[in-house]
Amino acid sequence: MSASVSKPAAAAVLRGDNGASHPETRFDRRLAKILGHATEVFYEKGYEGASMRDLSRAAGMSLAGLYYYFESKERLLYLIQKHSFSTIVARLKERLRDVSDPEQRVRVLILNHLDYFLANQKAMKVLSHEDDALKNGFGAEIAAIKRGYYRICVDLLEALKAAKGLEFKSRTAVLSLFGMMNWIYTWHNPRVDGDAEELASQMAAIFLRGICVSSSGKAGHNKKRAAVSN
Amino acid sequence: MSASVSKPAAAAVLRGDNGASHPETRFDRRLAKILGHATEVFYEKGYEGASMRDLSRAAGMSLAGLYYYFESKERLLYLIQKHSFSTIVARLKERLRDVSDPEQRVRVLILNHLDYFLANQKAMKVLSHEDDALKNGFGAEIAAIKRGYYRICVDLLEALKAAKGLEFKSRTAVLSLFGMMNWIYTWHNPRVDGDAEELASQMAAIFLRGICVSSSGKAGHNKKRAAVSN
DNA sequence: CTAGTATTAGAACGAACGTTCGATAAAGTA
DNA sequence: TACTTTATCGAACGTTCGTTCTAATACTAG
Repeated sequence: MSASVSKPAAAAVLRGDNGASHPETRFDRRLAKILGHATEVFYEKGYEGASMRDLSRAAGMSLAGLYYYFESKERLLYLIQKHSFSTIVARLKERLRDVSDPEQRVRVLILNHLDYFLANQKAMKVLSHEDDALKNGFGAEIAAIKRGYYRICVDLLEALKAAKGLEFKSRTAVLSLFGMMNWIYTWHNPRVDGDAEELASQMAAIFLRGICVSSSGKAGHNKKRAAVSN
Repeated sequence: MSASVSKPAAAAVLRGDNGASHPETRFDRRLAKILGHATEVFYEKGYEGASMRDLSRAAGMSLAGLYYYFESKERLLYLIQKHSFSTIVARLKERLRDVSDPEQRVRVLILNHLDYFLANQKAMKVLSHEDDALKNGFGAEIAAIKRGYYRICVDLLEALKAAKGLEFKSRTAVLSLFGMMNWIYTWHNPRVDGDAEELASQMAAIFLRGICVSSSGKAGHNKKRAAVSN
């Protein structure tokens, strides 16, 4: 919009999202702290329900002071979402480098997702829950990252399908899997549900066994096949 | 709270939630219409994001006029959620009466959930998405209905487990299933994903095959078992 | 038509909202 | 030391929020 930015905003814009020069300026560290506190507030009250005054209180900072670090509430949510999403995608790509077996690659996807999800549960709720809160430009960029993540997962499943000669609808399967995983923020209790690894193996068991069927036409009334076991 | 209610509120209170006398008074019909329009607005903007002025515009009514039908925005959300949730539970109980086979009963659960979910997608998003927006009294009552629904589903799975001698964690299984189903509102496109019956059979296939395993100890590293097929 | 009740709307309430401004303090540089 | 930049704040801006008051309409029974 406006051509020239005022003095404080200039710093923010320069380091904007691709912190080039030093990886850790004082500004970046403080901003990261603020994002952390804001995430907590969004987690508890939702994006619309959280006021800038709530956020300033959580950050131990004056209301006006916040605006030195970002220019609007919407941009703040954008920063939180972009960081979470980019990280989870980057980690997945990294972990996939070492694994070549198609089924194991799907397991890696599930474990990576749950690992990050449970370690950053509050941020991930904000990401899942407020995924259409951003308008226009901001929203489009996050949506693009999401589409990229989705594509990776579909490709993983397609590879598994090809390797094992399976037959299922990738779209439904991937989105069902995401549903299983993303819904966790509504119920997970670490004391009764265990850690990410445990949950990941349970969900992987359900999902992988569930999609492992070769050629059956319409899934309509499939034969009752009890306890295959081993 | 207050002992005596003013004249208009008296009518609202009398018919409150258990419309006794006539099943269809003019008041009830109008209220139902308003709830429908409000559902649409909540669906698009979220509970906090939707203003009473938005709701009045959608209902084709003045702002003040709305308050003749309910006493607060929170109570409006409560009415929407209670109606949706009660209906889905009632229909499930009804459908379960005719089915005795444990596996088929789980299929009925899935089909019933998706049936109502897709037919009332907007209301169900509002129910899923804003499930912690209600405070204290209102929230507690909705939470109680939800717990009842959850219990029914756990019992269905326990029955299946007993009948087939399966071994899996009911809690994780049920909540994973809910995740698969409740996430749908974020992605369902009737033109590419088909209707409730089709989706229900796909999800039932994944889920039922997924949990059908008898005795395997910790799910940790289970043996890679390729394409069992038939 | 009249009386009385059910329904609607205009205007306003105080509170809270996101954001901005100008001044000020703290930190860094010469 | 003096000067510049970075960081923070109190106070206020105009707008929108949920809700309420009061009066005016529509409707129905007599």
